[in-house]
Amino acid sequence: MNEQKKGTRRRGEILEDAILLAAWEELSETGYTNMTMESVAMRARTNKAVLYRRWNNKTELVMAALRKHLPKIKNDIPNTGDLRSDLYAYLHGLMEPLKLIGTQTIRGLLMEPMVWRIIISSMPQVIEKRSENKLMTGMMEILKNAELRGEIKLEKLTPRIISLPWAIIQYEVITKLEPISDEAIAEIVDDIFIPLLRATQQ
Amino acid sequence: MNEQKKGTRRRGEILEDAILLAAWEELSETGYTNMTMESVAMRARTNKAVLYRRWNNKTELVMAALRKHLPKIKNDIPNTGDLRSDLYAYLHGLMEPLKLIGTQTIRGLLMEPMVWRIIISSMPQVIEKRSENKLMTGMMEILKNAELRGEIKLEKLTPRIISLPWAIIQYEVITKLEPISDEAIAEIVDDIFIPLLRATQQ
Amino acid sequence: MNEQKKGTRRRGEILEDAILLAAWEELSETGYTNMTMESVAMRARTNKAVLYRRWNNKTELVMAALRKHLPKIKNDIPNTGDLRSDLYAYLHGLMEPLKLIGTQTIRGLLMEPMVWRIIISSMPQVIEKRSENKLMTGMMEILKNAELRGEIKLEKLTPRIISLPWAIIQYEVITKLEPISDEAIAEIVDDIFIPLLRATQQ
Amino acid sequence: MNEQKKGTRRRGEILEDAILLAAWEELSETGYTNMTMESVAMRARTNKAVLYRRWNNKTELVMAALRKHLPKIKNDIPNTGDLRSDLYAYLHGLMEPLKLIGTQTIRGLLMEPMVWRIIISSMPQVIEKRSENKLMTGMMEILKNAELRGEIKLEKLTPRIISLPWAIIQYEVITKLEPISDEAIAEIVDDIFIPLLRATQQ
DNA sequence: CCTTAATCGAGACGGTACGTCGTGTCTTTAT
DNA sequence: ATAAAGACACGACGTACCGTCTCGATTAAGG
Repeated sequence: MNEQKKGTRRRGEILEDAILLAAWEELSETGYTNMTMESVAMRARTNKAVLYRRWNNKTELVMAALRKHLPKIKNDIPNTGDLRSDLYAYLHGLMEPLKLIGTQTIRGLLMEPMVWRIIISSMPQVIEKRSENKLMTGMMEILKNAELRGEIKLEKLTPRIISLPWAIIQYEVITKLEPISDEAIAEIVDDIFIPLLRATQQ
Repeated sequence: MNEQKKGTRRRGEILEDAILLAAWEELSETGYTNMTMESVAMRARTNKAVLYRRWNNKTELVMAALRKHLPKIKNDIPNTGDLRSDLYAYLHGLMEPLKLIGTQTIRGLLMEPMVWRIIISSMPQVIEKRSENKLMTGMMEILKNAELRGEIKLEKLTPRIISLPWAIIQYEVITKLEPISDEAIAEIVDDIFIPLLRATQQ
Repeated sequence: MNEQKKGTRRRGEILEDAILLAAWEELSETGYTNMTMESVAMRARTNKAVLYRRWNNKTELVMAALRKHLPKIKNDIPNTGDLRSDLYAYLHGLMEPLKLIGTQTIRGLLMEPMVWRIIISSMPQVIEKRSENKLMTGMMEILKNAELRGEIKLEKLTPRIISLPWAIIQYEVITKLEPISDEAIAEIVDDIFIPLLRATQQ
Repeated sequence: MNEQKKGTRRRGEILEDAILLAAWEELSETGYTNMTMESVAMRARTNKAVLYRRWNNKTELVMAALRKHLPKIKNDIPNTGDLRSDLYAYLHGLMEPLKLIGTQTIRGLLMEPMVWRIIISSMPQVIEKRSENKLMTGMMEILKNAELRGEIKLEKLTPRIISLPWAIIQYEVITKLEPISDEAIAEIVDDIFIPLLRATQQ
């Protein structure tokens, strides 16, 4: 399919892209364990040494592939002028990538728990490599905007409350092995998070 | 340390227990990847063939070892006559096993994501092999008792709300790689779950 | 095929015979290497411990099986009143067992050189366990009879000459992996051995 | 003893030679059964995978090692101008390799009958893989030379007669497990083969 | 007829070697 | 200088077979 002129030798970014694509495909199709460095190299029509020159080990390669091909989370924080709408938009934005890659692939990836951590840690808006300070910057911004509009008082909110929507989502994705539905997001926002915010404000 | 009379050959359950103990120790000390079938066999003073007669592969052995030695969750559902006290007792009970095995071991285990799923799926009161019907029977009972006392109305509670405490706990354990503190449980109960219940009742 | 009443338990010689038969069959069908103690035990509808109670190891079992089932060499030394006839009869007698078991089985056995020695050493008339003194007693008797008749003088014959026919036969069986033909025997006797005897007598 | 610069990685023929030498040494010292792939790999300071990349199994490795290190039979056919001298020289040449490796090693090798066939089939001058046409080319040449000198008439000799010396030698080596003596060769030539040739010529 | 010692049947156990496979390193040749 | 090709070092996996041991069931033999 990917006919390559013999004699033309790929290098640099072109080669790297081919490798990451191959890794992503292997990962989606066969899962973390069955994906071998050899299989990736073959699929990319290159060899292992080339992979190891770029990434120190299998994990790093997988992380790179996921980072490149896991559909990106929208970086723009919604600001609609209404907390509820912002939350809806933000959480939908978080789920969009998972919806794009489909239930099948999610299961292929998540069945191998090795990938969880990689995926989780590659949602930079939410968790940034365990550095808890920078946690939840996306959600924070939304809440700050809401405070500016007088909807809530931020000081009353603990980190644990702020991260609640994401905790629920992560729990459900892990449990059900599929992207969560719009109704679920609606319930999380309308029946859990906002009521909790209201209760906290008093 | 475990002097064994030579000439007496262990079999059946006794041998199996020795193996599972050895596996659990290896697992705790060196982690999933470094634990080899050979090392387990040697520690149990037996040989690989005996392991493979009982479990088809490393994963199955690890699962068995975890199931046996992961400290068990208390099966008795607290019933103190007060919802808040019940929740405290129940959630503390959930955390107790993790506290017993210690942060070091938790990290050893959880750093190897292969083990996550096994651990998570071996907390039977909470998640029973993804069969969502039986989900949260422990929490359910507590809430039913509270309803009988007139503290809450159960009908207003969705499954998602009922599983909320566990979702938070799981999220935090995964994120922080240690058993969560008593203060955290207090906050989950007093600042999140009970306020949410109250808010839901109206 | 070998229906056995359940509840009747074989022992002693009956059981032993069944085992040796099973071993012989396994040996003929699958060869020395592929024959396992387990397979023999199963075919004899018994178990390994019973085998090891009788024979110390696989080799001994095989030797016993071969000794029992390798068709026996005729023990009677021909005495026709004529050296040439005696030799014909004697050598034919040596080959008869090999002819009986057939080329196919010979190859099955001889392809596994482990069995050579066993077979060779189980032709007691000719070679008795390497004890060279007793070597060639059969041939010796024939030659002695010939001497009594005045056909030859025994004193001129060295052991090497006396064992010559058998050396040739062994060489050819090993080389060709089949019982040697009647023509071969004729040539050995008429074109080699008797001319050599004659030449030696002068 | 075999100091190897670390950092220089052996490959190809050099490595292969080291392996075959290690195999030969293991074989001579400990015999076929006790020689393990692991022990050979260790002695050659490499690992099993390298062995299995070259030879499919233990047998093939042993064959290769024997073929390489079993002292070679002299390829030059003696031509002294005298049949008897030629025969002496030729048969002595055949035995020389066996003498070189010594009785001890011969027994070590031959006690393991697996090795017989390998050894026998690696005496190419004499038996070439059972292809009977090419049989005995060495002996044939000697006899042809003798015919040219008018010592014998080749047409009267059957293949069985021509291979007689080798048959006797093989028989005795197998039986006695040691290289045969010079006296034995003398007897084979002077008391058996030449008299037989003479007898055949008339 | 009943007890007892020996053997059988069944299968687990201890030990060792085999052959495979995957990761990560290194060498050689070609571009 | 880097790509391509592939061998090498290391070490774990899972399998197979030998020979030993355990335990309960059965049977021959003796009191």
